Amino acid sequence: MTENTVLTKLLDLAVELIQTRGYNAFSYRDLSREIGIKTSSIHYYFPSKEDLGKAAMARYRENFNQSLSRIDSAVQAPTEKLMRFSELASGTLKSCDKICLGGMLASDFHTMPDSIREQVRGFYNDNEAWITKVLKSGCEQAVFNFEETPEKMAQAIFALLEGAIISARIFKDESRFHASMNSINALLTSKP
Amino acid sequence: MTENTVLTKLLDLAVELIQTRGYNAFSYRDLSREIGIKTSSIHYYFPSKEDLGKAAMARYRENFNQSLSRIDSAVQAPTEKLMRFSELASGTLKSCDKICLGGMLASDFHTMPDSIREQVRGFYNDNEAWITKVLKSGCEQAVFNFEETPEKMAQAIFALLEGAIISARIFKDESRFHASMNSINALLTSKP
DNA sequence: AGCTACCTATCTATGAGTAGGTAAAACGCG
DNA sequence: CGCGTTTTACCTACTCATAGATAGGTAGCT
Repeated sequence: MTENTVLTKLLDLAVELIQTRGYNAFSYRDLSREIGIKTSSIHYYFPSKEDLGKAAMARYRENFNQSLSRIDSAVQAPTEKLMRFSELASGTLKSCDKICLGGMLASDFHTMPDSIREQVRGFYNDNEAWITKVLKSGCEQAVFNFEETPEKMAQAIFALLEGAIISARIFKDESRFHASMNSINALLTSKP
Repeated sequence: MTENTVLTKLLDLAVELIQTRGYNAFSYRDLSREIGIKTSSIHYYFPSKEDLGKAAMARYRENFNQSLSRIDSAVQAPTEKLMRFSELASGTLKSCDKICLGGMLASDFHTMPDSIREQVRGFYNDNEAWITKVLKSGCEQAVFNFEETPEKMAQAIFALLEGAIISARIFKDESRFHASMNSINALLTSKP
């Protein structure tokens, strides 16, 4: 089952806190209060905040990649895959108090150590690569038709998703996210 | 000309610092160092950080609205207007170390007082309203053709822009931004 | 005289991080 | 098996830096 060690509890909570408040607005104290161990004990698991941040992004990234694999084995049609992807993204919103961890850390980018930055870029790369793959197969099957390269189009789609999650949160309006999703379909069948 | 009072210097620097580092990762001390007055003196101009944050977002918003007006009087064609808008947005990137202030504060949303939140939402509303207006006139002139409502489409475009700025920064690659721009055109002529 | 635009000095809270201690579980070995 | 040694998983008690904010002072202009 899901391991419920203190370590994973710390990591899960860290992920959640960063998603809601950002890297610079959460502290070992916040974790301490919630988990019920002292801040010094958290340093036992994560010597520095950098370690924690890196592990949190790595975990999130890993989970995301697993979800992408599950989509791959669950459905085959490219359109369906993209729909599942957007559902996955909308799931991170969760009652409009969290945004994507990748998007959050991308915003905090200039205040973060290199090891975390690499994880963030890796997360972007993972997702864009997956979308690119889907787009390519969609083009081969002639269900998609667009002018840009699949790579560039994947970047645009992912940027749209990240931006839409952020705007959905500030307006407490999930429909903002779903509306953006619909326009993706338009994006992908644009050529005359 | 541009007023160069201490107040405006503070405000300009605050805007820049928030754009690069975020609301929770900049301090009165940073301003103090750069401007050359003590932190306590900054409280003379902005009693609380909330006041400063609110004023910074308000100033940025105002400047942006002025730029939008300038676009309106400079060019008439909807396609041209959108192109200018995207150039405006790309201008905020500036050597890939800053993102849009609105996008940054939208990420920091959950850690901010209400008065700033209102400004952020206002900024989003201003921009989306302007884009909506352009889209509508583009539809009337039959240069645009899409299925979604202009309002929803404007939301998507603005989300795409915000997301693209963020991703351009983390990869230090402005072309990421411009690529996303190109896909907007595709978005707007999608109907068969 | 009073306002403007600063200053010094200080407060309280919080940040990450370290030093060093300890009870209990796990481990190695004769 | 049992005894000593590590290791694990915490703790208390601190450090030092920084945060935003306040009190009260002052030089100079109006």
